[in-house]
Amino acid sequence: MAVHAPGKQVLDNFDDDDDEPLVFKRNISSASKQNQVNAQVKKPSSSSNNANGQSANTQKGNTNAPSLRASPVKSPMGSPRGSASSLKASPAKSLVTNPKSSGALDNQSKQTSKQKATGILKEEMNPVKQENNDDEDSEDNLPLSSRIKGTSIGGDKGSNASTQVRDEDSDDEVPLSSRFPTKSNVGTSSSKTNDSIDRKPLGLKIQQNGSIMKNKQQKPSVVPTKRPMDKANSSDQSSVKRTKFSDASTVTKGKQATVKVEDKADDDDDHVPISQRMKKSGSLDRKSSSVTKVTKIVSSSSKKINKKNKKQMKNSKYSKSTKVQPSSSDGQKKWTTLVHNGVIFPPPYKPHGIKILYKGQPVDLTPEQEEVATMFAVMKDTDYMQKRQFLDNFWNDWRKILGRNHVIQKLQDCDFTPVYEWHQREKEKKKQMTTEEKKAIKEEKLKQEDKYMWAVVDGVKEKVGNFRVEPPGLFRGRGEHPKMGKLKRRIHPSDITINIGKDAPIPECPIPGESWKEIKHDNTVTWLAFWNDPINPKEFKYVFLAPSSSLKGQSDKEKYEKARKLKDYIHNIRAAYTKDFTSKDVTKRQIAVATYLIDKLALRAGNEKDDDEADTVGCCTLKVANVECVPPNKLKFDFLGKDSIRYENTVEVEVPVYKAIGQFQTGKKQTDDLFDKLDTTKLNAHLKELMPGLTAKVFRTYNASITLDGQLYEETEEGDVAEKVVVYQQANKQVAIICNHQRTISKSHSAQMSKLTEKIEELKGTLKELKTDLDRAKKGKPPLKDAQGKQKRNLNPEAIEKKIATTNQRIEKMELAMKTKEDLKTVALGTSKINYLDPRITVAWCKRHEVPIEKIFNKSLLAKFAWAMDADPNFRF
DNA sequence: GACAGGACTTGAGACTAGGGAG
DNA sequence: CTCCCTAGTCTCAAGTCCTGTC
Repeated sequence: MAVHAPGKQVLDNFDDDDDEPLVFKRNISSASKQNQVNAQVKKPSSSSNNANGQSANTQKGNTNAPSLRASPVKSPMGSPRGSASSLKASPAKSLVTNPKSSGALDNQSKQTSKQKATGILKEEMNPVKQENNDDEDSEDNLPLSSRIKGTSIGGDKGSNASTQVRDEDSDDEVPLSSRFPTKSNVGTSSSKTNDSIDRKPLGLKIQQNGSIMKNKQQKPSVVPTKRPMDKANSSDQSSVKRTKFSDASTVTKGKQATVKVEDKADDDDDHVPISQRMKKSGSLDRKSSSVTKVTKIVSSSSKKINKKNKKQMKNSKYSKSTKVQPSSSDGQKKWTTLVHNGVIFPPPYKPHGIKILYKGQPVDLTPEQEEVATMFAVMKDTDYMQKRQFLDNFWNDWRKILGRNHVIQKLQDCDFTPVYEWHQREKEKKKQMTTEEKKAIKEEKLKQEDKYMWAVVDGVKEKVGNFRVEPPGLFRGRGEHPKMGKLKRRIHPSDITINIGKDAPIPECPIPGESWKEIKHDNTVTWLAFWNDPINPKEFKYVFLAPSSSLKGQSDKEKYEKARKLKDYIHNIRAAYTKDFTSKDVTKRQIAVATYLIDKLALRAGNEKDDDEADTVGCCTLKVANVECVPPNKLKFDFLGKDSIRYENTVEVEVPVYKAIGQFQTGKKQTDDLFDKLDTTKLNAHLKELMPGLTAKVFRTYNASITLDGQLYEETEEGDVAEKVVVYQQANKQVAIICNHQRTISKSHSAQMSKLTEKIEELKGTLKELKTDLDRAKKGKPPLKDAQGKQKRNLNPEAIEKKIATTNQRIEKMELAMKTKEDLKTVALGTSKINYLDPRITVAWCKRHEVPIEKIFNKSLLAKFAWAMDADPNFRF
């Protein structure tokens, strides 16, 4: 896409309004997780293993789902069009400045905006080298990567998926610090400013209410608070020091998972440069490696591409385009060469011969029958056992395997205890193994799996994500899933389609006598293999590369770039939907209100669901009963969202929104769709008219990241690393709350809390004693005897005072720990860190505040975010 | 434009290793 | 040295959104 000026300028007034405290709080109360809390009641401490000895997760059930079984109502179509057109027609001409900023800031801000407006990117200000594969991009249609162009391409230390093949180990030796070369702008003021308006996301306002954890009450009090202006701006940034990124030797340059392909690698041609291999193509190709025969071999590489590109070019003006192109200009082409070894299968079932009882009598079962019985037996202490649906589904499937005339006729008459107990014993045995034994087993496993763990993509060795085929088991759907308990049958090679480079040897089928279903050579996709989900045969299970791969990194980066771009459009978008709150056209009004909710509350889009899925909703699928109007202008949301996690939140909304919701509800049944003229397709089509590539989920990323960014800028103060880390965690928590990322309260939570309380009480007792002693000491008397009646040592008042001080400190520390623990008991921080927070914000913050990145990102995240490690310290989302 | 198929991201919970407290 | 807890890792379910076809 051609350079264009973002259209955020038109609406200064709106921005001002926007600054007003429309405050929303997520209220993760214990109740908000009610559905899970109940389920938690008798969680066994034991885990379960499936019949193959592979771990099988126990699933928490959600027994408390609101009984809202609306039959999905199909939404009649309506025109999604309208409101946006005027907006897109007016791309920014003037530059927005924040009226509240200082003049200096204004200038900077203008400058920045202008630079953006002329297509000069932030990245240009960063001497950061872009990863790039962008050089393949046809700039016209590539909104994200094209913006990056112009910067030194491929200048990165091998961070791109270049043909260079590197050695992982040696990379590992490279200290992290070397990845962050000291820059000349260290400690100097950065010209970079945050366009202040953009810094006012919903998220930031949300946190305005203070610590979320104070908001644990059922009824969140909505305290409108004006967000201070961007004090963080230049001053904060001006004295930035370049952090030495400590000694994170784990992080390698640019590309974590980039490893040298060793000569002695499995593939005999691994030592041959890819280019050469390609030449000798055919010969190497399916030369044999597979003794196995394959049903079909299909090649579909990048054919759709040209058509697509032409279309794209035509649409180069964003206002028209509704398409966003992936970064590589080969259109859809994701790779050129791809070599891997296929997938590994779980071991075959080993019968244990333990008999279940039927009406008190032991029953002989065939291995196949026993396997399924064992899957069931080991789930004895899970909540699934209380669920009718689970039992029925299991019985239906097991019965098919038993056969009609089997002695077992009723599930209720079966006693699986012997198998359950056997399983417990096995687990215990495993636990009792010595460290050496465990180690040996682990190594053996590693040895077997090693060849499947890696793929070579365009000459670069990359980690494969889920190379293990899922073992058979009983389906553990979440919430009230209609299919829970069904047998998830074993997957065989004949179920699996392999995708691999044309010139790569076809992976040998690991199970003798069997063969792959199909071999494809489709370089427009990133999967290495897939099979049909046995539970829902219309769906697929894919094998992808690991998150640390450059392919994943690239798309991750694009995701964040898109979200950042939203910043430039958000004001227009907000203005547009605000205007449409009162539109005469119901469809328009619904789109406006839905967009508002998605923006303000970070709701998910809400696709239609089939009857054979759990009954959960998102924005577009909200039912009338899910939203309650609370006068004068509050909305009370209560529904089950993704994973049947309950979303419960009461928020104050703009009056027109409140009224509109009331109108949408009028004349409908509780189970009817609130937005009956809307679905995700229409909503997204509309959003694309406002910004190329915009979809509902971008708002979540945007709000999450901008919240983190703002929080970190506002809240970070001088202090030690630990204090700064707390600031980060708090910011992270805000985001988790916005996104409603919950977790079940750990089993031992209350025990841990009472332990802490006990200790605090003990310390307080000590404190009391010390105070008495102090009084006495001051009067020259000896201390009283302790609880055991022993005489304490005679101390001088100063010493006692010192003791009092340390005891006080300990108490404070413990109370803080307790508070944090309580605070975070239902909040999951990880999800947002992995999926929603632009890692460059974190990296930049770490650099600015000299916090070692390892304090924030674990090894996996460091690998996943390798692409972000060069972020400029002044990076703003 | 509806629908189905397909590909990819997001998500919670189970499992596990290892570090610190007792 | 053992136990407990936590953080990290693994697993796979459940979302989103795109594309092609009719």
